[in-house]
Amino acid sequence: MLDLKTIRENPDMVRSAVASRNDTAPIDDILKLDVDRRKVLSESENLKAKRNEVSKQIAKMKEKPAALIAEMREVGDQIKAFDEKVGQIDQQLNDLLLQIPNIPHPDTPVGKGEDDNKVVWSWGEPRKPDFEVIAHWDLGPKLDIIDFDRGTKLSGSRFYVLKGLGALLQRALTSYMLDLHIKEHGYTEIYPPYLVKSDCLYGTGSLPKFGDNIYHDEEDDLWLVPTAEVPVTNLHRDEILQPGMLPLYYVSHTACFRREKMSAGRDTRGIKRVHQFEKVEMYKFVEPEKSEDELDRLVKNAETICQQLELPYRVLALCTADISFPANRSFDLEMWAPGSNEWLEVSSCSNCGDFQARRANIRYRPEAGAKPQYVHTLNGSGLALPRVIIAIMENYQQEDGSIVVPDVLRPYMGGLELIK
RNA sequence: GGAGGGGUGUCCGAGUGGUUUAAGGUGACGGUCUUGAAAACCGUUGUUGUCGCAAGGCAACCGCGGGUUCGAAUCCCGCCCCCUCCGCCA
Repeated sequence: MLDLKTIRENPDMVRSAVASRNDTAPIDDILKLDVDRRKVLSESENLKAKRNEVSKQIAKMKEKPAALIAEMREVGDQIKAFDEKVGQIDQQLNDLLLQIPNIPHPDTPVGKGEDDNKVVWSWGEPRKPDFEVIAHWDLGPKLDIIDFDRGTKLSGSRFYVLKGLGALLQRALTSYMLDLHIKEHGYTEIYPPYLVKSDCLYGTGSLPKFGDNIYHDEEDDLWLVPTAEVPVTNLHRDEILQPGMLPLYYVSHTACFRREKMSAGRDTRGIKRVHQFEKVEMYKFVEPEKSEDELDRLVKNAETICQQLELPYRVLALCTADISFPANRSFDLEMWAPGSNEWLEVSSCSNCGDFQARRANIRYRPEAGAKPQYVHTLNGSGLALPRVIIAIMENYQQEDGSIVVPDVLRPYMGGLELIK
């Protein structure tokens, strides 16, 4: 959420920032509501000050004056009417503010769509085998490590079953990634609830605009997490973090659930875009002036995984039209999949500035006695699993269709060297 | 799911309609004293909104939301969370 003061003082800056994201914001409506709100609020507050004063006088009187009390009853009714009006305006204002995306960082390239994302650097040479690489959706069933038919039987399209060494590969990847981030990168592991209240999704910016893509339980009004970012952000919702507590680095491995309604019909084959997948998510709460450096380190942490897995990748600076709603700047990591013949997004690392902190009311005290300030939050996948599994199946594939197990994963797979 | 108890500021804790502008303690910060520290003593110390160039004023906040009243931490109604016991259960 943007600061109302920012909109009040720089409406044109906000307007053009939102436009650069191919989005629109009802700035004029907000400005009008803001003026109305303060007008009605001061009417109410003046009357309350009067009521407080008179009530204090009445308290001291032995004889309670009926006429004065009747007059104050009238004042009370007026206050109630003004407060109702303020409540309505607050609600309208809040509804509008929640729909405005974050303002892009000046270094975010301006663009109109994903074609305007900039490749900023890359690592490793994509392998060019002299045989035809089998796409993972064909190889998975052949090796009996992914069962698409039975996944569909159980739960419908975009569901799958990992079996035997496929399931083991996923488990090995998770453990390996968690261990690296915990032991080498200084993150603390979090195991959060997979079902959360609406408040949590408003906090990250997933609601109100993206509810269509999230599974919702009507009976208890709980939502299945689309990413660990949601529960982890809200760990410190409505808190003031004490001096010395920042930075906080968390890493969380969860299942992620997405309805994929907005991408209906896209990527229907394989495990690239599915309703349920595993992800290891890195998350940081930091001081505002550190967040830009922290974003660089977050990207590096994700890259380390790719490098140790020896999977070639490229890094994209997302353009204004493509960064996510709460982000001011994002870098994506993409691995080349020679069987599927496309780049796979395996990580998205974003700086959200104080956007989520303001929505979720997460503040910190720079030093004892100092005024609380909003923290900055960052999130980045480290990494998203099904796509890394695809990359391994297609990059480590041999001519006979067997898959060489990356070195770093072997200790997690009982020393296994080959999936065949 | 049933019965009972509870939720007050950084924390502990008093407070059942009006000198409560939330007692007292604790923590933190500043000062006096001291070679330095501790102790003692004195002072300061919540959040948000709003008005104001500022100094500062005003308003709201005692789990959350309503209600009663001239006036609510206090009374009434609904909800949430925690604790104890019972039931059920991976």
